[in-house]
Amino acid sequence: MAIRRRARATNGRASGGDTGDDVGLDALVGHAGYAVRRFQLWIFQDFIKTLAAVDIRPTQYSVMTVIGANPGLSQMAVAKRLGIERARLVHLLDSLEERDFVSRIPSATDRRSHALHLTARGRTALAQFRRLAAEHERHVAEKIGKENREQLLQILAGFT
Amino acid sequence: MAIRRRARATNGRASGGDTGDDVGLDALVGHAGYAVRRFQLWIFQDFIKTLAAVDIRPTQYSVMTVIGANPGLSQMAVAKRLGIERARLVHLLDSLEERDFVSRIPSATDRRSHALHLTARGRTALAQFRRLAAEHERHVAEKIGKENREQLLQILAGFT
DNA sequence: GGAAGATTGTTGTTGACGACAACAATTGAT
DNA sequence: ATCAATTGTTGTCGTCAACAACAATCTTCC
Repeated sequence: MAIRRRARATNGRASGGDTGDDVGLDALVGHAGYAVRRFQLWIFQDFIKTLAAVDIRPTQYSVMTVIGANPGLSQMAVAKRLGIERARLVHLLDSLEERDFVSRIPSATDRRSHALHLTARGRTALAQFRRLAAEHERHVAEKIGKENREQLLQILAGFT
Repeated sequence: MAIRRRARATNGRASGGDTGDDVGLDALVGHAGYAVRRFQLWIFQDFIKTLAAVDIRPTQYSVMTVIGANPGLSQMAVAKRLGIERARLVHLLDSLEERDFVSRIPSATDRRSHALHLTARGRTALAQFRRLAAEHERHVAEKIGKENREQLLQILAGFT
C-alpha cells in the first residue's frame, strides 16, 4: 500500500503506476504543437471512422476533391497544391485509378505529364464522400463547438 | 503554346502543368482536418528546425517535460498521459537514457514498472530545450498572430 | 538547330509514427 | 493457490514525410 512514495513535482501530484490521469503537463500546456497533434489525431481517426464504409482516407478525399474542382490538373500541380510529395501521389493515384475513381489522361501539350480527371463513377462517389465528410465535420463541431470550429478554420486559413 | 486546353472547373480556373498556385480547393476549404494537417506539418518542422542544435524532436521534448514535472512516473502513465503507444515510449526512453537525460529506476513497490526521473544533466538540458521551445512558440505567434495563437490554445485545451 | 539544364512521373530508401499482437515477469483478485 | 490483469518489451504492419536517383520530355540559350 504505497509506503513513502516519491517527492514533490514541479506541477502537481505525481504517482508511480497510477491510473494515468491527473498528471501535470507543465510547460507542455502553452505549446500549440502538442495540442494540435492531439487534435489532429482525433480528427483523422473520426474522419476515417466516419468514412470507413466507403474506405476513403483524408488524403484520398483531398486528392479527389481537388481533381474534381480542377479537372485536367497535372500530378505535380495536385501534389504542390495539397502539400504532399509527388512520389506519394503516385501510389495514391494508382489506388484511386484501380477503383475507377480517377483516370490519368496523357496530356496533349506535354508528353511527360498526365491530365487528371474524375471518372463518372468517381464523380458520383465523391458526392457521397462529401456527404459523409460533412457528417464528420459535424462531429468536429460537436466536439469543440460550432463557433470554435469556425474560428479555428479562420485562424488556419493561411495554411490551406 | 497551349492550344485548346481543358474545360470548366467547379471552382475556379484550371490548368495543366502550370505553376501549381491558383488552384481551387473546393470543399476542402471548410474542412478543419485539412487545415490542421497543414498547420501541424508547419509547426513540427519549425520545432525541429528551432531545436536542431540540441537534436530534440517534439515527442522527446514532451516526454522529458512530463517526467520533469512528475518524477517517479511509470512508463505506462507517461504513455497514457501523452497519448503515445507504450511500445513506442520504450525506444524513446532508450534514446533519452543513452544520452543521459533520463533514468529508469526500478520501482520499489512494483517490480514490473520503472520510476522515471530526469538526470542532473537532463534537468539542465531541459532548461535549455525550454528556452528554444519558447523561441519556437514565438515563431508560431508571428505566423498566426499572438491573439490567434492564444485562442487556438484555448479552443484545443480539451485535447491536452 | 542543337546542347545544357530544368521538369514530370516513377521507383526506391530512410526514419518517424500510430496501431496491434504476442510474450515473460509480476501483481491483483477470487 | 489459481486465474485474470498489468507492465515493459519485442516485433510487425501500414501510413506518411523527406530524399535521391532515373528516364523521358520540355525549355532555354547560344
